[in-house]
Amino acid sequence: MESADLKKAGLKVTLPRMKILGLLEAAKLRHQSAEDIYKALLDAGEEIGLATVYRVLTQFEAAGLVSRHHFEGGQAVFELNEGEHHDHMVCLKCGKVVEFMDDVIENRQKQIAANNGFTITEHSMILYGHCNTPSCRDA
Amino acid sequence: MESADLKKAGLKVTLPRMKILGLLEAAKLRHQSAEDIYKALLDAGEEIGLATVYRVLTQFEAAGLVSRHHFEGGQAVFELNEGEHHDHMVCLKCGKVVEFMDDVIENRQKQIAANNGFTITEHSMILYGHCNTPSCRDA
DNA sequence: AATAATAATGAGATTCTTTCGCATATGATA
DNA sequence: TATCATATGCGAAAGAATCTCATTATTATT
Repeated sequence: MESADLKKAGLKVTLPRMKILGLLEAAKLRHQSAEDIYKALLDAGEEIGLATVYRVLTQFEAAGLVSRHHFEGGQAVFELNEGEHHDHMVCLKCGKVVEFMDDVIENRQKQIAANNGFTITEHSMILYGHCNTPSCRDA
Repeated sequence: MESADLKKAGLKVTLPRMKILGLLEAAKLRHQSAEDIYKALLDAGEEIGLATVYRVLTQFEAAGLVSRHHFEGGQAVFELNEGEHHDHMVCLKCGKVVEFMDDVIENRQKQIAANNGFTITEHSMILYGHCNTPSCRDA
């Protein structure tokens, strides 16, 4: 992703925006909080303010570049939008996140909504539990 | 619900707990924030502290008496646990909440989790959109 | 390339929700 | 009803996210 993507999104190409976008792409963690991103940039020697990180992420979200999720535990996490929509499964022990998508569920959701006189524009589906690695399974 | 339910839950029967439980039962709104409950009690002439409302709701949740949901927009909402598990559909225009439960989805979730080496202990599924009342549909 | 106009940034203050700490009050038990 | 553990209420505090506003950077214009 590059400056063209920002322009396309109607956003001025600024240093902070490029830095954040770059970090989201390079990220080892796909799901990071605004504070994670802020700290990672500071650690990388970049100069940036936390308010800017929040502002930029909100703009990116509005522009469809990133998604924001509210997993359990305070902070929202953000992920770069690549590929198609998906839902999440979170291990409450180790924090591992698995992404998945299931057409049966997606269709069923639309159907149920229609049956109840609703039109769905978005949804949040998060499964919580533990993954079956020995340390998480037995803890 | 009555004092016996509190005892059963291992909670001392106190005035604040009874008041909150009573209000949750009588509630016109099934999904209320801690602040809603606090204000409703104050309006009813009851004497109670906001911290107590939060504390009691958290205890009720731990005891399985209520469920806490994080719909869009700051505050968590609480609902009395009656009947079985269900998910929610929220109208972003008027705030209407519809509860639903679908075995196909529930089973599919378990199946998907298993396929990914996860054991699910809980999940959050919230569909957002708008209901088809004229004012919400056209707004 | 220099400048003007516009929008974005950073730092700190602020809001909002929720939790904490502690002195006092209440409920269960003997 | 005296005792003791627990719960309450208040204000303080924490945590997340937003806002304000002076400063700076970016884009559009010469």
